[in-house]
This record gives sequence, structure tokens and C-alpha cells, in this order.
Amino acid sequence: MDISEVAKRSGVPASTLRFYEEKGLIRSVGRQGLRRVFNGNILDRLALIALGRSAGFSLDEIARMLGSNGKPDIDRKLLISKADELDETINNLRSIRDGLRHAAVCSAPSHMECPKFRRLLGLAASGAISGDGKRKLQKNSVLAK
Amino acid sequence: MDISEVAKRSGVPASTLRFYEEKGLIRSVGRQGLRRVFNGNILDRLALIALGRSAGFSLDEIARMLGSNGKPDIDRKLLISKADELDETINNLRSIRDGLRHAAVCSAPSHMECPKFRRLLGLAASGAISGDGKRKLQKNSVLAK
DNA sequence: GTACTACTTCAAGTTGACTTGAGGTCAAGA
DNA sequence: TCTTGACCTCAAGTCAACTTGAAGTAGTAC
Repeated sequence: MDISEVAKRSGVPASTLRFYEEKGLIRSVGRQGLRRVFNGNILDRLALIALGRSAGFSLDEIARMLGSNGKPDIDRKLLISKADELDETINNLRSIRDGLRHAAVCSAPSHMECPKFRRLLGLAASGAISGDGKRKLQKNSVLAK
Repeated sequence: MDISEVAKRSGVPASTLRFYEEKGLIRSVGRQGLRRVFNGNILDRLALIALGRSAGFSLDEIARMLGSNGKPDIDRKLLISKADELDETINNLRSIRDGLRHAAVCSAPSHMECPKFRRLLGLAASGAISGDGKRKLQKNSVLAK
């Protein structure tokens, strides 16, 4: 497969494929002239990368997990701790979601007067104290359900 | 309150407060000499901003919602649609979490041979097709539970 | 009156994950 | 043979949300 075939089949732009190769996330099996040649494995590999990204791993983390060898050799402990992190994230998001939903229907004259909303605010404020710790996550990823 | 007082009480660095002011997210009530003076409301406002960030709103979106007036005038429809988005995100994260957890205990010789893991991969791959749509979310925000 | 400290402005730098652009190469079709 | 189009490399640009640094000022302590 050439790069555009991989791009078409995976949905990952060619520029991103080159970028991933440069980062060591993927490898081409060789060249035909200038052109990269990939084999079918690349699609699994890309799926694995997409999965990792969805789970909140950085590209560097993913590169470490997938290793330079062909097959992924994923550390099970790491998986579990990531799953635990996801649990925490999910809980955060659920309370925020509930707060939003409540705020949307709350009859208090202004959100600021609603006790539930103020409680949520208090939580958010205390959350703000913990400095860093931002993660990207994919929206609209077809993973839902 | 001066800026360092606000910083201490809110946990938001002074540089960030200046940045937020420049962006129109917050306002100081005046100056003493050069120095900004804030009143107590600022803490609510910052909590609101933190909440918005946790929910996945961008600073621009938050600025629009909070408006230039003092009190937040939040569009209830927008809240609901954000809550719906959060539901989707939560579902995504749950399936990923379950997949990770399964992969961690799965007895298949390699994850690549495990049907459940491969199914998850397939989902991730199809998710990768939807181009953009990344969001930051706060980790370790005290919001959990 | 001078030193110190905490503030000020403004511009530029940082991070992660890419994308874009300029300029070059190569195989195939007219 | 010449042109076209798809690929190539490498450097630079983009975006959001900040942070950092340099250079200046104002109020307080001695």
C-alpha cells in the first residue's frame, strides 16, 4: 500500500502518517523509489494509536507502549492505571453534566442563587486549585455505545 | 483585594488573572495606583470559569456565556446541549475504560488475538475517521464524586 | 532618600499534535 | 519528449491557554 491508500483506508491524513513515522509511532516496510510502502499491519497499528489517543495517552506514551517491535507489548499495569484514571475522569464529567442539566432547568432566579449550582461552583473552584493536569480527549469519536 | 489575594484565594495564578482580564473573562473594579483591585465576586466568577473549563467549554465560549455584564446569563439550551455532549464523551470513555480493563486481564496470547480487544480497535479506527474535535479536560479536578 | 518588593505592561516563548508551504523527484500517459 | 500528478523533505506555521522575561513604577521599611 502506498501512503494515500493507507490514508484513505484509515482516515488518517498522509501528513499525519509522515508525522507519526517521524515520531516512531509507525514504520513503512520500505520504499518504491521515493515512496513509502506500508503493509496491512499498519491499519491495526493506527487503530491502536487511535485507541490510545481516545484513552488519553499522549503520542509519546503510545510510542513507548507500542515499542519499536512490530507487536504491541502493552504493560497491563499501565492499562489498569489508565482505566482507573478514566474512572475518575468519568466521575468528574458526570457531576459536571448533572450540574449543567440541573442549571438548565433550575427555577432559581439566577444560577448564582441556586444552592445546587453554587455547590457545583464550589467544587469547580476547589478543582481549579490543582494546578495543571489537562488532557485532550476525542470528541465525536464513534466509540460511543 | 489585590491580585495576589485573588490568586491565593482562588488558586489561579496572577498571570492567568491578567490573561483572563485581557480576554474579557473577568474585570477588576478599579486601580490603586497601578494595581488592580478586585471585589469578592471575582471568586464566583473564577469558579464559574473553572466549571466551564471542566465541562469542556473554551475560554471564548465561556466569555460569550458570561457576557460583559456582572451576572452570568447562561443560555439554558446551550447547557443542555453541552450536557448531551458530555454524555457522549462519557460513553466513549466508558467503552475505552472497559476495553483497557479487559485487555489487562485478557488471557489471549497477545492483545491482537483477543476478539474483544480487536473489536475495541475497530471502534477506535472508525472513530479516527472523524477528523478534528479534541477537547481538553481537567484531570485531578476535585470534582470527582 | 534609598532600597525593596510587589505589582505593572508588552512581547515573546511553551506545549502537543499536527498542517501548510516551498521546492524537488519520479513514473506514467499524450 | 513533455507534462501532470502524486509523492518526497524540511522548515515553518497554527491553535489554545497560558507562562516567562525584560523593563518600568509605586507604596512601604529603614
